[in-house]
Amino acid sequence: MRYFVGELSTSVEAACRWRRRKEERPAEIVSAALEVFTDKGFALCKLDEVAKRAGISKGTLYLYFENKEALFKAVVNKFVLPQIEQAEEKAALHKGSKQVLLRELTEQWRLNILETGLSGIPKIMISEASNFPELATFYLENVIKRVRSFISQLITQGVAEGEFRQCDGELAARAFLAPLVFAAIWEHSLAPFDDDYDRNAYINTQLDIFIHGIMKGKQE
Amino acid sequence: MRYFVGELSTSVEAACRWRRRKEERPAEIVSAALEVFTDKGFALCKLDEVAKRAGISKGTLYLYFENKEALFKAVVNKFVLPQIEQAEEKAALHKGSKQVLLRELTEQWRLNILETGLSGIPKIMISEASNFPELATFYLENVIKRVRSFISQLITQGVAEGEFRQCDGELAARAFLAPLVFAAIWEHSLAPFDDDYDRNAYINTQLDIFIHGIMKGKQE
Amino acid sequence: MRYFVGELSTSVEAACRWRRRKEERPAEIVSAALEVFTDKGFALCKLDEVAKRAGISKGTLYLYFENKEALFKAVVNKFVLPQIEQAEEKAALHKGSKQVLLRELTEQWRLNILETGLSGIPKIMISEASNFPELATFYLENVIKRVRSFISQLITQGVAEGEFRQCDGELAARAFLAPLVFAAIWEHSLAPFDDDYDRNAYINTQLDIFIHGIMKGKQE
Amino acid sequence: MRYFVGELSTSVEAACRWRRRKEERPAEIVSAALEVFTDKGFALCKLDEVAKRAGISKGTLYLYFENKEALFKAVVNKFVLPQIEQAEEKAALHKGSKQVLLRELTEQWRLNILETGLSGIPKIMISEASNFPELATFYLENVIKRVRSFISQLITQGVAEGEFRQCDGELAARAFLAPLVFAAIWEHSLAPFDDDYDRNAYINTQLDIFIHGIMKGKQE
DNA sequence: TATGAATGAGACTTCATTCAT
DNA sequence: AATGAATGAAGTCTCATTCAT
Repeated sequence: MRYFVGELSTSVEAACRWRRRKEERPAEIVSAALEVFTDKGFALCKLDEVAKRAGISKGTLYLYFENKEALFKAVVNKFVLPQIEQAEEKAALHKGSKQVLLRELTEQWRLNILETGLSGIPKIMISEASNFPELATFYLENVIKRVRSFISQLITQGVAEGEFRQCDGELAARAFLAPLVFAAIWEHSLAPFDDDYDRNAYINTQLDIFIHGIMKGKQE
Repeated sequence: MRYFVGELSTSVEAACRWRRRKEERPAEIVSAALEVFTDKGFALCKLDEVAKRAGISKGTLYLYFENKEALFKAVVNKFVLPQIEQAEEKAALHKGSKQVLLRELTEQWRLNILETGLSGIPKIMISEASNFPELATFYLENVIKRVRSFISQLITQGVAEGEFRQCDGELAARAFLAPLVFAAIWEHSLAPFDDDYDRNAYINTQLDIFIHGIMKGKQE
Repeated sequence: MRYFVGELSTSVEAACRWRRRKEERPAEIVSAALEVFTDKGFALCKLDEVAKRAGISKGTLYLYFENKEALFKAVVNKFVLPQIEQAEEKAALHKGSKQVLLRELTEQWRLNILETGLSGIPKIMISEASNFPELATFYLENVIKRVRSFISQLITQGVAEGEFRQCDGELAARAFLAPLVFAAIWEHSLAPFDDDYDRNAYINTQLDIFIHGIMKGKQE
Repeated sequence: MRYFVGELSTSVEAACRWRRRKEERPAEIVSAALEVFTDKGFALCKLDEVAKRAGISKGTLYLYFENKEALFKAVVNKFVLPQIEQAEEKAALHKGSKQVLLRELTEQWRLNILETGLSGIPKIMISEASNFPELATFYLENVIKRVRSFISQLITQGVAEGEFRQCDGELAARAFLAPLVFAAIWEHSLAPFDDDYDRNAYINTQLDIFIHGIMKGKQE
């Protein structure tokens, strides 16, 4: 798998080795680490392999990251926050039907998360949360709750505007988000073995049912 | 965390070591292992700790399980299959509204999985699938597909009987199951840090929205 | 390989299990141990396997032998001393040509040692001498020196009687014995891989050359 | 015991740890391993001790050798083949009396093998052959048969040239070599306990008797 | 800055030995 | 007397981390 996140590439551009500058290194390392953490989990991610994929030596890792845990945190921080900002922005700018907005956010998730290596992040967080309480807290507060919060508002508004049925915004937000997160997790766990799995069909179905489930009028 | 699975308890009752209990040992060990695997994941689960929790010595583990991987497989096998059989039975015996059956199955999941340590199993499988392809395949075929299959049939019947909207049974089954699995995973990852999380409220909301989402008539 | 030493058999006569009496046990165990020590060496000889071959449980071993080392010593003691006595007797009774006696002793070695599992003993002693100094000393004093001593006398007499060339008895005895011992060692090390090896042809050649080498007259 | 093999010394000269010496390491490790394997055999050779004697840490061993078995093979390969080549060369260059050549080869064995730690190699092979069939085969084919082969030719030539009695070259070669190998084995097994043992006297006697034994004419 | 050889704590696993039954 | 479940010390091997170069 190759991840293109922003303008980063984890491939080692051997041709331009000499052009590598100090500023690019951390990003390359973190991208390489994302791959390995995602594939193997925290414990089985060997720094030897991260270094190899980043095209550097193991020792060099320690010039940029204090230890394995710091690298792990960097991975989470680096890739997650920009996504949230983007989503919040989109929501803030949106006018009109909330249903449409939910569809758009779902689409964004599909494009930016599921179809890139970023879906590995939720998988790691789930797997490692109990081993990294501090990180888990950080992630919960700064990622999950933030997203949940504006989804909640959005739904509450939808209810107020008569678009959605009466319901608790927080809980409905959870119900909206859980399947999205699940899709990301699935991608990096059992999907590779699940031949029948069709990411898009699944996402569409979930979204459809959710929308049907909270819309006020009948849509048949 | 304490798990009560059937009548097993992982607490160490034996004041005296050197008690011969060939019969009970495997069950005790597997229960202890479930706890540790669930908390720590495969790699960080130390057999020392499993042994301690099972009230035996490390060496004794190897009288019953060839190695760590075998123990892991035993954990998965032991706790999962009975649950499926129970669910299949319930579905087979059920007559009448499919909606009611889905509610009952959800309730069963809540009681037997979420409120026991068994919710740890999906968490382990998600975390370790890529490291244990063989086990992943087994789990997918013998657990997930089996469940998905009868849920799919059930929904298809519901559609045929005019209870549910027109929809693809397989995909709808995925949409029904994903939030349940997600709840189990959540339980063993971020829920401990997520103070607002109310398991029952969440499950109920998801179920409600799902039912609304696939029911034919308006329920308002 | 099956060893028949005296009247012992290491095979487990399951049919007559009930007839096993306390007196027979040690012999059975020691015979089983000879096999395993010979095959695997001291360290890789697992008492589990010795017990299984002896048809008893591991615990029972400890009723008869204090520990692994004691068992090892028992093996050496049990099988070696009788052979020596037999050889000494033969030499004591012999009259006439020493050359003939050497041929007979060689033949006895071939029959009693090389063609039985007893050839394993020298192999073990060689392999384990440095790990068991006490046993090494015992073996050297009570086995090797005793044999060497009467061979030495025998050769010295041969010299005195004009049958053999002038030579040092001790050294000639070593020269006579070394190839015999070597044959035993070979049997349990590289012979199984040495397809061209023909035990009898080798022994005969060695003996021939030795006899030629110390005989006084020309034999051509 | 100290082994001087080529210019290597196993003594730890480096006062300071953390010296980078990729070049010398493998040789030092292998020399240290020769000592320990020779003393203790394969199973009782602790990598801890090898590391200590080589003046490195246990982990460093694994930078150079995949595992204990690989180290064992390296020991055998490293020390044995050069000796053979040397012997073959000597034989190839030799002109004139075969008897003299046999004496020279024996002398070379005494100097290069018996009086260095290399005599440990035959001891190890004998002790471990049955546990390392692959290595046993390698050793037999590439070491023993090679040596036996040119000794055999040499003797056959001696017979043809009328220097030696009529005899089978292969078998005579075995008869010539066995005592040499035996001497090596003895060195690392019972010789340390055998106070009367005089290596040189023994070797000379064996050689003398062998030469006498195959020479055509009478040498008295 | 970058390297990669070196380290050592710590994990899994084995097996001689013990002892309740 | 016999068993075999249980033990725990000890060994091999891994890998995050360090540091001389």
